[in-house]
Amino acid sequence: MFADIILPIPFDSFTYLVPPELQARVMRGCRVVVPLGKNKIYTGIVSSVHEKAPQGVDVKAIINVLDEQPAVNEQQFAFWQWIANYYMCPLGDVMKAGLPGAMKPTDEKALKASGKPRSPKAAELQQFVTSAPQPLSPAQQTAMDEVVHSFQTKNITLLHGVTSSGKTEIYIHLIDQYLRQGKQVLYLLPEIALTTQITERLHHFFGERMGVYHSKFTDAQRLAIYKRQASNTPYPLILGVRSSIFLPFQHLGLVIVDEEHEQSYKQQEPAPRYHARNAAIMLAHLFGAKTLLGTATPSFEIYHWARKGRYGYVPLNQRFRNMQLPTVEVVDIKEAKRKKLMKGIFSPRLVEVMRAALDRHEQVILFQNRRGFSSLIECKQCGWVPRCPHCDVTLTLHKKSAAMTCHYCGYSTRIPERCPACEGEKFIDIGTGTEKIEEQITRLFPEATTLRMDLDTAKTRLQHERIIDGFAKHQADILIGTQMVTKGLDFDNVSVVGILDADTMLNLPDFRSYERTFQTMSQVAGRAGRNKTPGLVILQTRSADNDIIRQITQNDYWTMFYTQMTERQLFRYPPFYRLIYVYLRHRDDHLLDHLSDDMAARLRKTFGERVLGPDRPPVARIQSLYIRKIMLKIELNASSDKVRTSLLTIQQQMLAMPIAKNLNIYYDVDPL
DNA sequence: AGCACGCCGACT
DNA sequence: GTCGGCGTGCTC
Repeated sequence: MFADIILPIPFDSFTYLVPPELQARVMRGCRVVVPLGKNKIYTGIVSSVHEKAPQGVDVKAIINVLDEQPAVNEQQFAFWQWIANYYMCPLGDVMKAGLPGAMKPTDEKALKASGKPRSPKAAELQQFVTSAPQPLSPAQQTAMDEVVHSFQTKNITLLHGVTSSGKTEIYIHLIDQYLRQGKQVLYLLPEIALTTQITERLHHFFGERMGVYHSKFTDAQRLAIYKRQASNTPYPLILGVRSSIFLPFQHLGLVIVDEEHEQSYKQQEPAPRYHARNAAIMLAHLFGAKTLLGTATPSFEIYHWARKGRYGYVPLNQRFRNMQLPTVEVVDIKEAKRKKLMKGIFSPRLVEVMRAALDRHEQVILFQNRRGFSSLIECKQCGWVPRCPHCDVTLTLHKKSAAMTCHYCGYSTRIPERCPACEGEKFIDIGTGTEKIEEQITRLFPEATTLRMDLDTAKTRLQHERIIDGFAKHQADILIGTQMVTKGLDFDNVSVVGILDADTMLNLPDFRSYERTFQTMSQVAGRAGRNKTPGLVILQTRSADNDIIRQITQNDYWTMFYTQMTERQLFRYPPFYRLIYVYLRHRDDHLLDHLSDDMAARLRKTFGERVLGPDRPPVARIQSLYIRKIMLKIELNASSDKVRTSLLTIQQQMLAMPIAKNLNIYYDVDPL
């Protein structure tokens, strides 16, 4: 008797012998302990039990069985297989993403620990008292009714509600309905948006019925939730991030994907490079459950299908308590620069508006989508620029830590005293990051207190929460931040938002840059004037006459969508076509040139004009591996099975060549 | 992914 | 003379 075992390594499965004494206990879905290689021990999942002996390999035997009942259910298997197929990665990679660390221990100690789940959060949860949801406003009630109505004919519905329209209230009512029917609900949020604010709000209504699943939780905490979901008394409601789609569900009735447009739903690294929103739709489908997608700025993919009628569509245009949307004022910094009126990155108008707000004891948020002090430093004498020794990028200056850092691999080095090329002692810094803005603020507004929120200051969940709490309690007047400040935070006292440089985002070489700029700018703008004070957004740009800037100021999503979609169709981009990126990595740049050309040629034999490249990606070397990218634009009606089979066949041909033995090939399906 | 095996520099 | 650097090959 043999069993195919999925192991947390990048392969589909390995076949092991089932010793007679374990035959009764080895079942599909159970965890088993197996030897691998010379002297490693892994925990794996039984995917099938059969009698086909594998050929040409020494079969090893299963050491032990850890579960009496399957730890992975049939829906999970189906879901794992879908992810592995669709995103073109081995099942082992899916298993690694799908099981909490403590479910797959590799040593004896961990094996014992995995038997004792603990829930340190349980005591904390007690203090929340379950209470009845607040009544909805007429506009919210209408939207709620429309969602319910839409679900009668559609499995997927888009709730398109402006910022502060009270989407969460609607979610709460909807969740309540499903829980009453004995159904489970999964409420997905982007990592960064899962703050105590939202957790407490939901605990208030659902108390002990809600489990929270966050990637910053310890292995033990995540294991506890996993085990609970697999038990007879699972949480009816899970509030979680991307990876919570892998929890075992039993009678899932509804999935809510809040901030549907958020890019962070797509896992970039490592494999599986899945999109949690799209995967959640598939998960819901497997259960016959409904999916509600909520956002103020829909992704083109979702909005397109909502308009086509494949998904239901419910708009919600009224802000809660009829608050006004903020006014967006465009400031042309090209002009101000020419007249030498800029104070660093600040235009006179922004300084004026900030000063007035600070005088009224109101708060300000400044948005700059670049961390560090400057994007690079340059020798004043010879133009030498420090670069990462492992990646093909310049190092970013971080003044406070006196370091220059690679934002790709984390390499860090001290600022040189002298230029290694010409011995020059003077460096100039180019570009502005959040750190430099903070420095300029202390000069412009010495009396104001600041907080900075970016990857450097908010590395941990705790740091992140401290900054948010601190700012909410008005411990600082000005919050300076990257993308992080855009993620659904509610601050009552913010009257001014400054977007310091809209151009960097706009000019990125990416077919989605307009869509993204619109989304990000609208989300930042939505942070202004959320309570009593009407908000003012100052948008600084050098392309004040650009259409997209006008669309942002007028909050004109439709025109932005319509004009962009024309281009998307013309140039064969999503949502009209599916993209697959084929990545090739190798130590040797020249050999990689040859191999990527070879692979592209083979791909063209099958896919013809649908193949573009190979190209060097913007960052052409990461951690000493050179990279090439081949792009495939596939028609929506093409069979994804056939596409995958063709790709994998060509991959096998490539890797069979002796010259390609150290070539690494992987895929990014529906890349962002 | 890890981890063992294998061939070249600075050291008890 | 060896300890150990990380390049590369394999895992049922």
